[in-house]
Amino acid sequence: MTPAELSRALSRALHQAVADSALPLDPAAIPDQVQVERPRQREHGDWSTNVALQLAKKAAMAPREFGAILAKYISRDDAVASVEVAGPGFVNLTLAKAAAGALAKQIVQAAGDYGQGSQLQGETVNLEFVSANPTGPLHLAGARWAAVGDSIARTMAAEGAQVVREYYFNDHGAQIDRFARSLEAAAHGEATPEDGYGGQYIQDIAQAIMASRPGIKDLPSTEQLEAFRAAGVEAMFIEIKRTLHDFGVDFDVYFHEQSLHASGAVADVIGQLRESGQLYENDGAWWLRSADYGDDKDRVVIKSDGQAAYIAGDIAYFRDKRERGADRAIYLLGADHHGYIGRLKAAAAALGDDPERVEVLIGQLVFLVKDGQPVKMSKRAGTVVTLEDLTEAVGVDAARYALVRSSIDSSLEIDLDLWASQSNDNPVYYVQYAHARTRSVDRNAAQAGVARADGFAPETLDHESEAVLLGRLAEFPEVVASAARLREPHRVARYLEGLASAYHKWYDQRRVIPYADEPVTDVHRTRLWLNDATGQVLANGLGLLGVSAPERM
RNA sequence: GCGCCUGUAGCUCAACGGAUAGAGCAUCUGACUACGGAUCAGAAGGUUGGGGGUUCGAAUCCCUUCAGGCGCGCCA
Repeated sequence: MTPAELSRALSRALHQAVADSALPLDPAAIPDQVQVERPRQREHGDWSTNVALQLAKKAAMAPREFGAILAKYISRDDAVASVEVAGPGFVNLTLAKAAAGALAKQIVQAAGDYGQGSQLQGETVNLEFVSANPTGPLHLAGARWAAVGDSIARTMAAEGAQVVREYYFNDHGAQIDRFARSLEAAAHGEATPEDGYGGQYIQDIAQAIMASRPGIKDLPSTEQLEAFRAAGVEAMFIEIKRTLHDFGVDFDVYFHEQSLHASGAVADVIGQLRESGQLYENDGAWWLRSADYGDDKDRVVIKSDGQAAYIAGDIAYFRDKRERGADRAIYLLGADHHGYIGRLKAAAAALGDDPERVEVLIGQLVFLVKDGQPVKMSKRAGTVVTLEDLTEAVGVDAARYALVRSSIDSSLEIDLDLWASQSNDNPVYYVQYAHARTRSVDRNAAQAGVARADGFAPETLDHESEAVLLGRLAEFPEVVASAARLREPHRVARYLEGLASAYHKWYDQRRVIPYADEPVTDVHRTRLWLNDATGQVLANGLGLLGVSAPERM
């Protein structure tokens, strides 16, 4: 019996109690799915519900009294072995062994679908993340957003959402001009301009451009700068895409800011805002009445020199996302961009759209530690640490897992020595090893003549470690659903660590393969179902994190 | 001055208003002639920064205060 099935059974029990006049309650107050959860203390049973605490007041009863009546009704279900009312009014349930064990087969049969849900069915989500400026290699912060954003996309997709992964490529404006001048200076052997970009990568790109375009340094000044700009942006674009691909993150759309200007979309959206009275002129500039929509202040949309301000591109971009079918636009940004929340929502409102469609997730900083000391420098980029510095030190799997394991609300410290170690100090190896172990058991079982198809006797899963493991497995769909709903993929990682632990403990207590002098029985076959179910859930969960589930390590 | 985030075991971090606040590491004590010891069992470790409040119940919500990080541009 799954938690969802138990939840419906509890709802039916409440309805029956009301029909029998055992509970003075309006049936409309009874939820279709009564909330159940795994109690922290094992003594509290397999599952627990606080529904008596929540509904007792409406029934004008004491919670424990309410709980006792619910307990009486739900205990009639054959899948429920025992019920007790505890504490202030919790109803704690223990499942019959056969009902609990049945899950092992359900999971194996559902395979990759186990854990998927329909919470976000029908919703089209545009998820924008990374969007780092193309003026240098991806830095550490970009790595965090890449890992987290991709996992958010995976969990939301698992709940039925249509997710478009999008990267906003800022190939327009002053920072690109500085990038171009830095390349040009490097090509001529001159010092980096005062406001330019340093680092070895500028030299490397300049050399590559000169190699592919030998005559570039002989071009007239304006034309030459433009040539370096175009070639430099193209080179960075290719490099960023490749870096992300190697990191296991592939975007559906790389959206070029320049295209919004070239297509006239920026001018068009400004016209729309002007016509609808959302803009006013002051000091020679045109301002958006964003403060009317909850922003801290009004924002300049057209500067007094006639150029569109950066926010004009943001507004046009949001409208474009909506026109491409996004019901919701999610932005994953660094803490230094938290001021964006107000203006992005205000921009949506000014367009006559619902600001609730804009969702901004703010992530805190990440930094590296090695030998107890902060890592500040990158070989290639000079002053910042890059994504590739991280993956070179610990590998892609460990990097992604480390980045996605913690809430983005907290700043994150990654200890390179820990994450590079191949031991159980390292959480990613602990989880991956559990998966590899399930596969190893599966291979050995086949050789020993233990075959799932020959039998399944779920009531034989009667050990405490099996009740714990089955409970963990049963929680997975709710973990995925909450990770998707809260945009918190770290919940999946923490869950997997708990699942791996439950598996290792079970492995230590129960054998799948009989000793040489023992016959193969349904007990072994049933345990193989449980073993394979665990491997499946570990693989499904790691998949949501973009981390590999190895057959062997 | 205003805004956002954080403060939990020695360290790195969990806990979507639930019961006795949990993991891993580090420390100490144990378990390998059979499915992978990259594992498992046990011990010790806490006034959830401080102070008020809300309620059946608060690490979580509200107020206040202290500490740290990040912002507050006709830059992008």
